Amino acid sequence: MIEDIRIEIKKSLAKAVHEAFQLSKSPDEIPVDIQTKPEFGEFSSNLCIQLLKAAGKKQEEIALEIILRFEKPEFVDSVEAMEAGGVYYLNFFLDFPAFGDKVLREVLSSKDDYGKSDFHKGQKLLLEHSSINPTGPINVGRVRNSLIGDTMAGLARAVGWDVETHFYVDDMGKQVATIAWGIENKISEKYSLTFDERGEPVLEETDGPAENELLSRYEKYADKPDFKVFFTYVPTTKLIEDENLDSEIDELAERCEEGEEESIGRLKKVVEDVLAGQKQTLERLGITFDSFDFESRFVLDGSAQKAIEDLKALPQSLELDTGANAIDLSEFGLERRGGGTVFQRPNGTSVYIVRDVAYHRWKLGQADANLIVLGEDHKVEYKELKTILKLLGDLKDDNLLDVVHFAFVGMKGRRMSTRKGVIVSVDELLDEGIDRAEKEVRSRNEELDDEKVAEIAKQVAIGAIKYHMLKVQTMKQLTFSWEDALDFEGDAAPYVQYAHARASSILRKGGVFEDTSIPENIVFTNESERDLTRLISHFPSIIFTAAAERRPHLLPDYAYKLATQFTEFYHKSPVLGAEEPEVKESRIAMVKATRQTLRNCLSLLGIESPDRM
RNA sequence: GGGCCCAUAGCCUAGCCAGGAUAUGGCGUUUGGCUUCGGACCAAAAGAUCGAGGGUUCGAAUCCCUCUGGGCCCGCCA
Repeated sequence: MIEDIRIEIKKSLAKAVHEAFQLSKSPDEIPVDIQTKPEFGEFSSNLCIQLLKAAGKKQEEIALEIILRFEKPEFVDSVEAMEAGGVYYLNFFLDFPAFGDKVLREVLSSKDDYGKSDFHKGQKLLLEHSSINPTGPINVGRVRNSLIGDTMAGLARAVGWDVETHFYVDDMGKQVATIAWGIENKISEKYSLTFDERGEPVLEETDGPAENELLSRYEKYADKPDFKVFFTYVPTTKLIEDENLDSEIDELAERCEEGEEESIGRLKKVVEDVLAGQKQTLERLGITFDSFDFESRFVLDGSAQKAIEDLKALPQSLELDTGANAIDLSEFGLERRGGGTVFQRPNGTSVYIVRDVAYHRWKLGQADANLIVLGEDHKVEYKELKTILKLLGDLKDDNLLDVVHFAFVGMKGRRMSTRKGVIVSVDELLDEGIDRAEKEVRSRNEELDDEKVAEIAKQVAIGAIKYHMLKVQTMKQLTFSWEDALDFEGDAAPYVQYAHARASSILRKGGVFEDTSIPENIVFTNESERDLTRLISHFPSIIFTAAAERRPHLLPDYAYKLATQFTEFYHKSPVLGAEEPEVKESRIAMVKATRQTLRNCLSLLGIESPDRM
């Protein structure tokens, strides 16, 4: 609706410009912005200064000529030229009763679909995200990937894509072989694990019962399979490092690589354990996947081998002095020290990129377009992969494979590292958050039973955590802090949820919570009503931009603005106490529309909207 | 050594890609506000040489160059 009006304004302006100055401009070239400041109207354009040279006239003359010829599209009430800082803006004001009426009607009739469009209808998007290493529980660093991925999935669906989510499981590498070896050799029973003052793991061989500092720290999660593996992974990596046991691990990894099913089975068992634990955590966050793609599959079905052969056939392919096979991508600005990106070791085994190529060839065949969420540490790898896929002829169009990168989540002072046992697990964060939220909810709602309190506490805590990690631009580095992650005040999910709960509360009190009727006539009597409705009207544009430009943080940003605007409305415009029945009906419609829009926005973020909290 | 990303008040952050209206909010600080639809709230105040320097432009937080600080990458790990 808002975009429709914008397009109409652009068309009309293009026409006016043509008539006035004989300049041909396509509507796309006409700048028209959605205004966030109501005093400048609903839309504005700096077209006059843009035309300065081409028209050869002063801005005020240009403005006059355009306004004179501008044919007002539906809902546009007036155009005004306003000068500021030497620029003449064209500001477009809408016929508010008509526009607002239409907006509210649209929200109330579209309900959960408000904001969505069918732009990509009939197209399938394969979205790979998370793909967390199977070395232990999900930490707050890795989970940024999942949260961005899940939100992008929602956004993609909201603009019409048929989305399929995938999780790539690394069940082949050295890391996994290390764990399998460690478990089979009962490392965590033979060695005590402690950490020195620098946080480095220290091992000590023992005959008696082994101590494990990680186990005592995470006693609560001792039975969770991903933690169990973590307890073994840390001492085993350390042992291998100390004792130079690489060859034993390499041998195991090599046998997997050769497709030996028994070895692959040994690794896969470990991986499935970790994955089961990770899935539990993801499910607590409400994140699920349509498919888990095991790396080993691409070895077993021969597609990795096929990829090696195809790579060797490329003109950029070469054999290095060491006997390894590599591909030289320097002509694409992707230089490697050794002279190329190695894809096959001298012993004939393949490097991860081969399986990545095989995997992506498969993925490209599954959907109309592909999107991946990857940490910034994989930027080069992604570029190489994409370049290779183009060289191989598997990627015909750049747009068919796209990526969202994100910066790392750090901890004050040191980097998170599973290998060193330095993590903040998502489970502990959730548990701590729910604990805090429960106290808060209980103190505010004495009448609620324990079960209801627990449910709301969960929604609040999970909301706060997700919102906190999603409200910042993906490329901005985050420093994790318990206080910030679990802050329930200010620009945080609970504030938005609270506005929603208040809206619900008004509807309950007014006895219209279940009522879906829309009043015959909607009236606007003050600015707070218009500002609120105007902001509601922006939601579809927000979704569209966030989805197209892969900027999920626009959603928390918008949710907070809308919640704030609702609070202002709440204080200035009594709903149930409104004297005129028409005003009361209209305001109820605004409350319903706000509640619906807040819900829809939070829902895209994977955040629930409790009706009381 | 080379490449990519980030830098906005004491702290966190929007705006940057498509340059233009007094730079967006939050936390914290100070002051005030619950007999009126829920105080996880509201109103107000103070707080910014938009990392530094140069350039392009009528106009730069936004584009270009140089530099500084931080992160990431430059594995025959994945």
